[in-house]
Amino acid sequence: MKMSGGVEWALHCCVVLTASHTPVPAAKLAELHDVSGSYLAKQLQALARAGLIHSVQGKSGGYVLTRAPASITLLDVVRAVDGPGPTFVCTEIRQRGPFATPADACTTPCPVARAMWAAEDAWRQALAAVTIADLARDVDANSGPEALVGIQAWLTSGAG
Amino acid sequence: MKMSGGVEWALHCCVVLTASHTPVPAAKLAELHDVSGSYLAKQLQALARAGLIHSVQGKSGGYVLTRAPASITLLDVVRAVDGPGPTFVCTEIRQRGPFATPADACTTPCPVARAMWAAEDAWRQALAAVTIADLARDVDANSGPEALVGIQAWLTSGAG
DNA sequence: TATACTCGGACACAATGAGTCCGAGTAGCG
DNA sequence: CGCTACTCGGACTCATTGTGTCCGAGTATA
Repeated sequence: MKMSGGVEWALHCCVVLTASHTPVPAAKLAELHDVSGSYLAKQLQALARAGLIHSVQGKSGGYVLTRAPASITLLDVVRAVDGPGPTFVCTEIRQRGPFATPADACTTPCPVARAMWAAEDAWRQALAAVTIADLARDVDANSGPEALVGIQAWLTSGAG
Repeated sequence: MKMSGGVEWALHCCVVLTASHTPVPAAKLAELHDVSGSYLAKQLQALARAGLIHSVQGKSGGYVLTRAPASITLLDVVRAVDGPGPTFVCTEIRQRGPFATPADACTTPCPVARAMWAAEDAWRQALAAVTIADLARDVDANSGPEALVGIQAWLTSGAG
């Protein structure tokens, strides 16, 4: 089980978008992170479909965060990029084979699935407890405040 | 991100193996669950490599649990079948691009990765808190005690 | 000793992720 | 007002991993 690598890109992009209130083109985000612009576009489109970022077309278009960074959780981003479905899928094995439990006895989920889903819930809860604003603050503390300021200037300017 | 379906099979097999102290062949486990025997063998081999079950060759061979069911956690099974690696992999995006943070400033992990790994730890902790014995008890409570007894008789007998 | 039954790893196929490309649409500029 | 240049959006192709299958090596039994 490996998470889509696009999640990492999307999270970093959200953090960067924190620094700019004007639309930032996908190409610029790609150059900033030195990744494939064509592929990053796909992740940004997923974020846009989920309503986390808003797309602006036209000459000075790009992407902007729709909500305040403090109200966007990591879970939102993960669900948008990696899909909302559960990682563990129960195929109802118990209803198959010579000792299959009858369907009318399956009112509650399979104990195996229940345990797996409980663990997933813990994971999601941990993701929901962290927001993009938290990440931005941490990055700020790690890289120094001047970093984000420089990035902001580079994003808004026409430099490439 | 979807978890390997083999995890579900492996978990159910571990629960079933709780009911038998004599080796159970993979073919029998496959028939019991009505799944592909050839593919189930792969999962059982993974469990054997991880030391969770012991393989006995020869005419009346099969698989047996190596430890007590109460000392085998769901995390053990998931790690054995689905791989021990982290689901989120950090590609150190921060060290790339025009605003790359210098390597000597990267003594601590990237804040993004830190948050994702913290969530994974919560997931693993929840998995480690549940044992095969717990699952067996829950299955017993759901399907009634007579179910496991019947399965045990069927496993040890030569019926097919 | 011969045999039948077991596991174990090596071999194909399918689905999903990774990456690329070009067309539709819109804001700015002459 | 029309043109241009720039943007996003979805459709397409390739690589990797999961899914499924097969046959050979090895051993307890009769």
